Amino acid sequence: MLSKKTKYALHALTYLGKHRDEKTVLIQDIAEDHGISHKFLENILLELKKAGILGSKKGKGGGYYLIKEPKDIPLSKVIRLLDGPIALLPCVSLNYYEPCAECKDEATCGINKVMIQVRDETLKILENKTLEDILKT
Amino acid sequence: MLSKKTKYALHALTYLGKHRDEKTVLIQDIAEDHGISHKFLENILLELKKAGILGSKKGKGGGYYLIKEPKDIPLSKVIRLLDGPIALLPCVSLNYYEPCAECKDEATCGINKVMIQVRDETLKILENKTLEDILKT
DNA sequence: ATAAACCCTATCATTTTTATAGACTTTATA
DNA sequence: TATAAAGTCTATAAAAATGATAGGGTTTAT
Repeated sequence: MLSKKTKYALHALTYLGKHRDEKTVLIQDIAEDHGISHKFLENILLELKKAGILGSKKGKGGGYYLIKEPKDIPLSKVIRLLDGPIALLPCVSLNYYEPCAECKDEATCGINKVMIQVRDETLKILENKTLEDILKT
Repeated sequence: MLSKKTKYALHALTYLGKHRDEKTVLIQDIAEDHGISHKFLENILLELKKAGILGSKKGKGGGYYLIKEPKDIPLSKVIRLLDGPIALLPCVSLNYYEPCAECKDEATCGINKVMIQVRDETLKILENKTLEDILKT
């Protein structure tokens, strides 16, 4: 399951996607619209900004806005950013690799082999579904 | 990522699959082979038993054994049992459905729609990969 | 009778996630 | 140029989930 962080991020991105005609959107507006804590959402939007997905404008009249096309924001990117690895095991993660303590030899581990396949097929899904898919339904 | 519980379960199932010639296998042997806590593993094997995946024999000379064919033990079953939902959001879970608090209307929520698609495609993968795939590599 | 081995429930420790707090900086505008 | 609005940043606290341990109970081969 996705963490609330990622879930909130998706709601925020959706909201921003639906308000692309406006220059900026307030954290407060998104938070209120979904009943999310303003301060919690603040941290999330900041992370999305640092990742190059959102832009922001400070000061009075400021706010957040999408800096990328919805079609260029795949679910995989959002999930990795806020939840970490997409792989089911650390020993098959592309971005967060770590060996598994209970595995004696990765090279001959059947679990490892199968999980690599699962990872690749899962990535195909999550890289192809984008914010655009969420917006167009 | 999978919890350690699920990861250990997969290792235990793999071990049991490799020792199908023996009548029973001791918890202790599996635990030692992978450096897992005996007691923790005990709980896991018990759950696998209650789920109808393993059988056991009590008393001296007892132990655990696979009660199903490896090809009939899909990853989806093991993951659901020990980790819970495969869906990324509670509002699209087939087995553990719950509404999402921050979603005003599921029927018109684009996130919901896309996550249903992700769930279905993910299930296709996890229902088709079985213990057999792990054993044969 | 005894020892081996699984069965069951409760509890504790650790880690991760979720949420909050508050001071700081930037900027529009009256 | 003072003020209020709005994002930035770091720290910490609260809650939940996960991982691990403990110990007594029951079954069974010998």
